[in-house]
Amino acid sequence: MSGAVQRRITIKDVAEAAGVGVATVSRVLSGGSASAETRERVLAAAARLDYRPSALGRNLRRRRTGGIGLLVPDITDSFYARLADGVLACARSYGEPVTVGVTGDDPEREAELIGTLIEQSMDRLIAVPSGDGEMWAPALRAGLNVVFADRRGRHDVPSVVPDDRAGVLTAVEYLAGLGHRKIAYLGRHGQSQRVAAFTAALASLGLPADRDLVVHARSSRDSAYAAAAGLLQHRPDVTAVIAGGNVLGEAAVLAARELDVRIPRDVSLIMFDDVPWAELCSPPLTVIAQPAQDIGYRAAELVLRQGRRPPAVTLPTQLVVRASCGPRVATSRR
Amino acid sequence: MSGAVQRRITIKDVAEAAGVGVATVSRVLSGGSASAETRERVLAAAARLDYRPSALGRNLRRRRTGGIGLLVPDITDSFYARLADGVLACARSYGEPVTVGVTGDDPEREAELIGTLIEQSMDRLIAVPSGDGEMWAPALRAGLNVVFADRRGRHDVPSVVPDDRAGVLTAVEYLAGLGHRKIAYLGRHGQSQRVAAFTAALASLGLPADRDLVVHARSSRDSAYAAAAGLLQHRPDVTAVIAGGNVLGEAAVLAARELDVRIPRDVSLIMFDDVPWAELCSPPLTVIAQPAQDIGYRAAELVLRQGRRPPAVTLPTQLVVRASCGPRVATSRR
DNA sequence: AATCATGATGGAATCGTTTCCATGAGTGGA
DNA sequence: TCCACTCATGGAAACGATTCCATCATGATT
Repeated sequence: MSGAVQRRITIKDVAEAAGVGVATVSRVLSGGSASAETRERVLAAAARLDYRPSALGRNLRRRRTGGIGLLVPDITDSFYARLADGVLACARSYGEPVTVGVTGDDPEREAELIGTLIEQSMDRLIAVPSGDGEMWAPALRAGLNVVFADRRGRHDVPSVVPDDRAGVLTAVEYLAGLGHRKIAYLGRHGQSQRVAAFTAALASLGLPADRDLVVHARSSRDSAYAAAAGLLQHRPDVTAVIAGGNVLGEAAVLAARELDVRIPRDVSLIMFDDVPWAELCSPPLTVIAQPAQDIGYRAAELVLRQGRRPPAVTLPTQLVVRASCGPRVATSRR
Repeated sequence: MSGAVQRRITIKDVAEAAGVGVATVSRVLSGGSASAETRERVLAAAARLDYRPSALGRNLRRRRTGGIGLLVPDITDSFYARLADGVLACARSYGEPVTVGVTGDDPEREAELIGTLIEQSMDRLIAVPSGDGEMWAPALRAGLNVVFADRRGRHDVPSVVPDDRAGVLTAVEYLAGLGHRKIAYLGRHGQSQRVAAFTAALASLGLPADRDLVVHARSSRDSAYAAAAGLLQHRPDVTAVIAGGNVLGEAAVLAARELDVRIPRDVSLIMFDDVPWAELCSPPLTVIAQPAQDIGYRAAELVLRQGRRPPAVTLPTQLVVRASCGPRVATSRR
């Protein structure tokens, strides 16, 4: 290790080096009025000393902090990773740092993380809310500027979400068009929006809307697998499955393979969220693509713009047909 | 929207409510000495007012900031997402917030992000360094506590890395055992460590170490595809490819499919990094699994522990055999 | 009984910035 | 010539915490 750690350079050092007062330095650096000559002297001194204003001091004084918080259920999930990437891309263009927390879809952990963020005086927060969004009240009261992403938690918080209703409808219509009548939805807990859209879609097409046709998993891989396997095993009459996310889709493919259910011959599969491996999979998966990155980007824009915000932004999804869906064969499986 | 935004509750409010001085409140809350009765009064007041100490004030006074910075090339890449997850898991157990930046493997962007982090008075930083790590000198001089992850940038910075040498050797030996003699390495720029290990491994097994057998891509998907396609097209004599990361592996599979090169019949493929879809791929990919999450976790431990740190931690990799490698067929491809 | 040690307590300084306000210099107009 | 006005400038307060230090009460020791 080379040099000793040097004391932080403060505005006072710059003021001294430039032969002016600290107020003047502050003014020059934040674009206030100053004579051309002083401005030059200050700028030169700041550059020479490699001065960087302390965000701590600034934020303390300004009683707000730059920076935005981001809470996602699982950064390992491609969807949320892309969402986070969108947020980071937008934040970077504003020069704002982003503090990320992983909630694991656990409201308790979420509350804990919100607490940490408030302690940091974060006043802007983008979150994929877990639970029903009830515990957000204290955070909102604390003056937090919140935008929800991917899920519409409460109605008094602006949100950026994919068009679940249209996405589900497209998927159901596509499958119905292939002759499927028993279509199941394999989802995560808390996707009430989509489930509603699903049953509505079934109804509108005159398909049976059996209650057991929607299966819920928790957000872990194991739980997803169990749910998928259970569905495939106990319901030989369903000939098509809509998986409500990429880990659900992965679980469905794995479970089908394990149970010797062939896709698409025995069951057709549509997965929400287009991930790179959907094309690599065998068979390549037909998906409802979601603009994950855009969702993040738009959410960041919303939270960074101070003006009043629209209550909800809905971004379109898109059906990408590959090879995991086929016409229904006349005979039921097995 | 319901209530008005309320003023932040400060230590002064708590002191007043408890009928004591601010110093006493601070002492009680940070575990200093106080009489049982005062302690109780203070704690009660703090709880009643839902007081949260401001990290800004604390950090400003303490002249250090909690919190750790994390710089990764691409949060969308499963490997780095898992690495980040490890960091976040460890940081959470210490209650430390993590600020994430995406460098895109661009030294300039990296330097910019380091600047932002320094302004935030972050004093702890975990980074997957891009470039050769030369521009880290100013950051280190600024007293930053840095740990490198995944890549060993400079030798005066502790690092947590996978055992590339052993991983590469295992892969090469495995392929050689299947009869392959022309083995190519498809890597990213900056993987000098692995390339060295690769040529060493070839040499130790008496295999030809043609210079053209290592192909470099930039870290974008497009660049990876181009490199993979180029390799497959122009070198019909290579019968086995080692892909140095999951996006490289994905590109190789895609390119092979496009060029009608069959895996494993025409070429065998080993991919660095075990991702969930490796098993879903057709054929399922044989991989060198890397403990991405562990790397992140250990790096976070290192950067959070104040004690002196070991210069480098190396974590083992593991060969996971699936179905993308086969014996060399006598005839060359094409 | 006088002194000393101990421990609880609060006042005030400090961290690095922004911003209010007072001061002083210079300019234009009456 | 003098006044009013603008403009640059620097001192000082404030933000919210921690921590040094002095003070004071209490119990113990000689």
